[in-house]
Amino acid sequence: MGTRSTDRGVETRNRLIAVAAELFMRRGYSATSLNDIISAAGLTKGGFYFQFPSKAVLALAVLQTTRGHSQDQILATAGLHERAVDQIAAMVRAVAESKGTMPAMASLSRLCLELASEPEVAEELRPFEFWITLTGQLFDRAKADGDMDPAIASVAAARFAVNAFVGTDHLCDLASAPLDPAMVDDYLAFVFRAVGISADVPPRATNQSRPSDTETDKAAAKIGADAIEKETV
Amino acid sequence: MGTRSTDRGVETRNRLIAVAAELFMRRGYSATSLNDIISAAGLTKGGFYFQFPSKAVLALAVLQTTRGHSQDQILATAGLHERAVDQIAAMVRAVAESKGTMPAMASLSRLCLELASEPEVAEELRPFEFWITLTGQLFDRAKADGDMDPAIASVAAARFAVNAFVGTDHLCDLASAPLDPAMVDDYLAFVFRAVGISADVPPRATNQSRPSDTETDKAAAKIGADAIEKETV
DNA sequence: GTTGACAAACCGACCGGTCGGTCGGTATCT
DNA sequence: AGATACCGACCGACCGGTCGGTTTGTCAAC
Repeated sequence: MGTRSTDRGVETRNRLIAVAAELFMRRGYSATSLNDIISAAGLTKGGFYFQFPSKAVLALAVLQTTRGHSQDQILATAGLHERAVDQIAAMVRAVAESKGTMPAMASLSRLCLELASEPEVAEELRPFEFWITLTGQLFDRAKADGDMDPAIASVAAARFAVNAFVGTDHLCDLASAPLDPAMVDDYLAFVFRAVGISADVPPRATNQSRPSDTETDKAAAKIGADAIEKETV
Repeated sequence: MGTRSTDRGVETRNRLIAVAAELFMRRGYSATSLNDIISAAGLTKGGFYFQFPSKAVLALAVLQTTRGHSQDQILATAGLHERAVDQIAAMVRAVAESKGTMPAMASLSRLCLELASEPEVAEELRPFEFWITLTGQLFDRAKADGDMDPAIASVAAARFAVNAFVGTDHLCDLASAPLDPAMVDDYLAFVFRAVGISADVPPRATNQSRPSDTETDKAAAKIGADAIEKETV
């Protein structure tokens, strides 16, 4: 894009996205008014419409930003492990943890659902295809490691695993309860058994291994090696 | 309640509920306006506000009606079978099938989420506790039948099963795809394996056994024998 | 190093439209 | 007569969005 922009400009833009993400997550898209957003961001109507052409496009930006941000970070965390089984567990836990910061799975699906009726962003709104594909590949690797029953179809299993996670997240939202680690471990145990992974669910790292920025890239490269397209919203 | 009402009255009321259920399901609560509802129901503002004190209360009525209707019918269908495992499969399939008619799991959770911010209906909005309890009891019976691994906690397993179902339903909504029987069978197979049910997923009845009204009550009584309170919205 | 010009960034009053909700009246029953 | 059921004009509030104007930052010309 040839659009120039100042530091101050992108900063307000990001602030708008962050604030909107928070509000959309808590109250939903159509229940959140533009006035809510701009006043929370300390801005005015004119300021907003300088940055975004419409409320719907802002929501789209929220979707994209969420994807990029958390996705990279989660892949990096997961990539620190060797076995695919461990990577899956790490990934799931990272997603669950990121919920405080970013809109989680359930909020994303809800937002997509509400946006579906907005004509401006009619494009394909499937934020989970990425995770399904990735999980499917991890299952393939788990089979190669001898940790998973090869008779089980990886893609169907991956779809089930993601479905179950979204549902879990969703019901937690309904109960306005956090997605606590115990429940995540339960989820992992059931999913592992469902997809024929014999290995026990690996224990949580008590000492939260924070990957440095340098090894982050390596790790991300390792887990996402086989080219999953990253650019479908 | 001491409110008298004519046949015509309750008919309009039911029509409003049915129409609202449809619209809330398709577009969401706050994205559906009262004008949408009343015009779809062939009514006017005044007519509506004679039947309901507010939009939120109508939504609550949708929730309750949905619960009552489909719940009874589904329990009846499931109750036709002997083994708990078969009942579970029948129940899941009945829920999936009822999706065309009534708001399904995903729509219900979405509606509850949107209603959470409405002060009038602040009460507890947990439409899934019923299903979790019921599924837990069925798991207990499956254990007694020797079909399920007794080492697995019934309630945790039930929670997982419901979570996974809601997630599946939700992702189908997102893809604007129906909840087709093949996917439901996949779901059943994974869940059975997850919770340690050794039995194969029973085949679908090709010949849709429609229970008569008389045996419906018997069947419902059988499956819901151990007194699950039915009245928490 | 001051100046002036121009774009980026933001302001806030304002717009037409729609929202949920109200109310005085009317038709239709028993 | 009186309750039930419905009508539809109307209300203030708020919605997403527009627009002419002001501030802020950058940079070339002098």
